[in-house]
Amino acid sequence: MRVTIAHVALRAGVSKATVSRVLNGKGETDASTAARVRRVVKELGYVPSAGAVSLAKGRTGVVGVLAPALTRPWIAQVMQGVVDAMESSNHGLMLFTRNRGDDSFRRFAGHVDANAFDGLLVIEPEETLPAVDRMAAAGLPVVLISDRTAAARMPVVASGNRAGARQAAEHLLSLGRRHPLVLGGPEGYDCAVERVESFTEAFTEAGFPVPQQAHFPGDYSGESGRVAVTRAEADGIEFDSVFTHNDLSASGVLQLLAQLGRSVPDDVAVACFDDAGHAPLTAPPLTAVRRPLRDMGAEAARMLVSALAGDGALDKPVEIATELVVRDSSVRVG
Amino acid sequence: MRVTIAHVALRAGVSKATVSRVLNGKGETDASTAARVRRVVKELGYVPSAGAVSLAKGRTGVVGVLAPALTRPWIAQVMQGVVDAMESSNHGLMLFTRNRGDDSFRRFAGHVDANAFDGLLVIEPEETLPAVDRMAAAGLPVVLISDRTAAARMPVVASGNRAGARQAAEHLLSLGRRHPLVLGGPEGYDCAVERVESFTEAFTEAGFPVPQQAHFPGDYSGESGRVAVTRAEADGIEFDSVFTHNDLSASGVLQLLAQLGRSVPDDVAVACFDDAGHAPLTAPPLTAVRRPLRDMGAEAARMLVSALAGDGALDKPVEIATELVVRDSSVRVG
DNA sequence: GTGAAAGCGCTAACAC
DNA sequence: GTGTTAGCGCTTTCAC
Repeated sequence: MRVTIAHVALRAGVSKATVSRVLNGKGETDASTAARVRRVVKELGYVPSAGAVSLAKGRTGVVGVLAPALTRPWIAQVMQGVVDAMESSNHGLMLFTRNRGDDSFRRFAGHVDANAFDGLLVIEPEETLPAVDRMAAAGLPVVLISDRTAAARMPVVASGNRAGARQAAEHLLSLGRRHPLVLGGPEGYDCAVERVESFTEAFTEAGFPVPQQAHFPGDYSGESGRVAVTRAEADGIEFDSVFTHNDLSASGVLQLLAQLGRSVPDDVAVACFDDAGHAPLTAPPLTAVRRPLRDMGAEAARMLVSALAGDGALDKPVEIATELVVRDSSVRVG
Repeated sequence: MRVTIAHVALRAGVSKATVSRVLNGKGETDASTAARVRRVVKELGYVPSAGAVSLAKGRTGVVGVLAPALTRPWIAQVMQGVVDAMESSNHGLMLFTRNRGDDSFRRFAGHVDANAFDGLLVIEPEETLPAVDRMAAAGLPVVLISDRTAAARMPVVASGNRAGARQAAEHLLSLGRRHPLVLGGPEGYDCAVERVESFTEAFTEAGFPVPQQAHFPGDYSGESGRVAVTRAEADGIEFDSVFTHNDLSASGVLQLLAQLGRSVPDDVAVACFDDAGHAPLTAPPLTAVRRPLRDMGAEAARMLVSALAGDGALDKPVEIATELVVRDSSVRVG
């Protein structure tokens, strides 16, 4: 049988209300009564029932997180930051993914309707943005973690696409590279567009505009990296460097360059975004514009928690700076 | 204002009890009444409050998951399997990690005491096994996902360490490899011990025992892979293959072999466990004993859910077979 | 087949 | 400062 507040009250010789006051620090309580209650609480090992508390308070103490999927390394990084921050604030964390598309989202929406949590964190909403927006409009506190500007009417945490891409470009330029291959992102991904724009802008400013045929489509996969290099070679395009949007596609690039016998970094320098996992583990290790993923997750979590606590006014977008991590794929540092 | 069961009852001209019956399919209800109730439910967009339901039923409809951390790729894979399965059963999923050690676990234990969820999934409990065991003994349904046999008195889902290691060994033997370097795992990790035993056993049976000096300590990190190869070279140990416990350490091995100018797979064949993420993305891609991580997570989740539903008797350990995925790091297949 | 009433375990007014 | 009394929104006997 579960220990309830009634047991504690009985044993401490006070009412349930007093126990509640002591535990929640609400209202004045006599010091000795409080001490006695606390002793009994400890003796009995009493812990308030989360369900009962949330029903009575109208708040669950739980935060929901909606992520596209967990298997992409960058998302796992963000999630860990979120989890750590939530833990610190003693909130529970209900996890949802959109791994199975619409059905996933419907199930998730059901939990929203059931008031299963007090606030929501969304990692890259993508096509669910309108629906999420509606939830926010309906009164659910929401914080977005997204590098896509379309973000809209909700508070959002991002890293700097433009600044980061420029870091990569300037690094390559400083190494004397003049002919980069540039991988794009999937159709409609603002983040990739911004990066490509900023990257090429820097090259143009330096007097080395990137020709159209040096641009290749990408989808963040290793395969898209392989395909881009294969096509560039087949098309006879000369290049001395490659810029991609994540560790994965850059890995694909390295694989193919190795296969073609082109030396990295002597012949071709490779740089990418993210640094979300295996960038240090490729051969050679990848130079990367590190997105502060853990920090982004943690910051978003803190914003949401403080919004729940009523410390409103968090609507200014937060941008956490990227950092260029130079490794052997662009210049020998080992 | 939230729509409650009372609103539905009023509007449908029935009592709250009847609405509840219709929604939960308990007890007989007149077909036309049921239809009317359902119509009103839809009209009003009524969704029962998760908190109220769980307080009344004594069950939360939520399952807890305790993972070491999310950033290790294999764990993210398991988690995705768990999430997908939980979604199918319409359970909520509260996520906890032990990322920050004892403090993390204490916070987690608080949620257990607060009855925040009905059942628990634990991924590699490691040093928390005794504490988890106590929770199980106290009546919390628990399912473990672990390749470490110490598992104990709880239902557990595992993949085959011994069978998997043998697959790798026999593959290398079939390629004519006779002198493997073998990386171990951290002190006290049964899974690594079992794999190493089974791997060397296979070589011994084939008439090629692995000498003591070909064994190196490991900790699943890329660095440990680099160190092992470096030391083997320095010690003048001859080897024609390397076996490691995951993609990461194998990546380290590949990095250093590349640096030493040793060709993979011609000179050295590399094989590893896990296949949890970037094995296909290394240069060359890694041959790996694939652990069925997603499936393990999903199966454990299903076991827990059916235990919660009262379909007891799931105490036999479940082992899901590994599968050897041959890629270019052992023999050219590309 | 359906309604009334009594909880589930807690918090929050409102008295005293 | 502390107790009493209502709820929070459901489910579940127990009558009818």
